[in-house]
Amino acid sequence: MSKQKTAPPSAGGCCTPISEAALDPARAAEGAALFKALADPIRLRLLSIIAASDGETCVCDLTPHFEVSGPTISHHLKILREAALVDCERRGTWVYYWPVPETLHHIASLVTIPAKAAR
Amino acid sequence: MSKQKTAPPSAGGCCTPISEAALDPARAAEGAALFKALADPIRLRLLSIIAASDGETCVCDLTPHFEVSGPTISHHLKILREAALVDCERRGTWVYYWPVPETLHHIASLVTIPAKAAR
DNA sequence: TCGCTGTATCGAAGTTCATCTAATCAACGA
DNA sequence: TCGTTGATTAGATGAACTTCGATACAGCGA
Repeated sequence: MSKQKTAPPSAGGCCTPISEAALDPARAAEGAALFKALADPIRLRLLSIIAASDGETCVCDLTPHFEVSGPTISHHLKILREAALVDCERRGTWVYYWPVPETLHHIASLVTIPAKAAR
Repeated sequence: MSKQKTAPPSAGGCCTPISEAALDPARAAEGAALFKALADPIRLRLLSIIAASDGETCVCDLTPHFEVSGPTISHHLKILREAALVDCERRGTWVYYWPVPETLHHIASLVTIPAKAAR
């Protein structure tokens, strides 16, 4: 699980805001993929529940919040995982998820507007 | 043009980060719509060119950056407009676009992680 | 070992999205 | 008024996405 592709697209050395310099196509595709992972209400709520919890969250605590089937939740968690927005680990019967702050920070810094108002 | 629906979904009074408290379904839908507007490489580059420019950008300066048809650019600009990420105005023959900082700030504050590391 | 519970994967059905061409609208100048 | 140029709208098409039920897999306890 956490052994999947987990490397943040380019997180870590965070990244020029889109309002600072025009994005080249490669970075735009990378950023768009990140936004696409958040472009679904269920995924956004999943991430928000996971990120708002203390440390980590069991899938069994996630499912009851939603009115869709288990496989659907699992599918959305996979998309969040592949975007490196969350990571997970199986412990016994249950699987636990936690947020990846680097990726969240990467997104935030993309849309952050440097103090320039009228530069 | 700028007479369209332009009201930011809930920008202005910015907004609890998803990592602070779990999003309710309504706010999640609202946020997801915003992320969806950015979930395309062309739209992300359009916004980035518009936001990186001084003040405003003419459509005729946008089109040459892309290899898709004019109507496609126009379609993507409409989506950015409806998400209140940009606004526009016709001046004579040309149409000019500029970014809406409030909405960008709203997105950034959604994914911002308050200094808490391990809260 | 067998059966049960929790989670993930697979394949299919319906819906949404990105893109194109053709047509329309707006402003300008002859 | 007419033709030209810049931009948007309308309609059609193929690709991608969301969701489901069925199935498979992992771990636990009897």
